[in-house]
Amino acid sequence: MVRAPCCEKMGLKKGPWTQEEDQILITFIQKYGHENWRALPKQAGLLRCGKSCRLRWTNYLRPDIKRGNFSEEEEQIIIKLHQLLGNRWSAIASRLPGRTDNEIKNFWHTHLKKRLELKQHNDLPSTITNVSQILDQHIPSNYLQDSQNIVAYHPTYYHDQEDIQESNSSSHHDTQSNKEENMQYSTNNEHGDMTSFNNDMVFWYNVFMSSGNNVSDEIS
DNA sequence: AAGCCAATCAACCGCATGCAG
DNA sequence: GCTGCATGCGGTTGATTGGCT
Repeated sequence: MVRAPCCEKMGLKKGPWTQEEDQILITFIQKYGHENWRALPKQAGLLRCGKSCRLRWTNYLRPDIKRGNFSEEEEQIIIKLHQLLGNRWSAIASRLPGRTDNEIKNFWHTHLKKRLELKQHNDLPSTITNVSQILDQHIPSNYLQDSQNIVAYHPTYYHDQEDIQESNSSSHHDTQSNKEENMQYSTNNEHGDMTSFNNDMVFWYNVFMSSGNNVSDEIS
């Protein structure tokens, strides 16, 4: 397959966005939405490629972006989810409302990774370092056969019995990507309400904290 | 005040995946 | 089933900033 050239070398701007470009992008998306990123810059009159516009919007301009420092709770969630999911930043970001995958990735590499490495260096064997240990303690073992079932245990995953039945008969659980989809569905509340977000936060927070092993102690 | 260096983070690149034709 | 386009994702880069000498 021949890849479409990114940011066709002809005359498209690269590098930092100006305030004016930001304003054009915001105004356009507010007015027309972003159904087609590739066509958007042309329609909006921006000399950028669609990819660049999408990135700028999702990582910086979106109105629901939460700027500023990560709270201790957020740090702990990131650490534990990283243990569970690895470098799947978008999956981690979907559990942290207002945070982007890019932001979390940067935060991981600049703060948490170092701290954890340092901690590992001086590791105490008595501490729980594997999230599966924590989950084992607090979630029935039959839920832990794979990550999909962890989601099934999640309080906001199924809204009612109908959902459960539908899910049981669904072939959607066959592939890893579908599992990921389901995990995202469980907590990605972009179109949901803050109560669900809070439930998500409370769920993970409780799992982690009820382990009796304060991560902040581990990594500080 | 100037230069150097490390940390930070916005942005880019290229691969993977989904989907329509 | 195959092809090609659009988008998502994770790794990486490079400009900027702040601290130190």
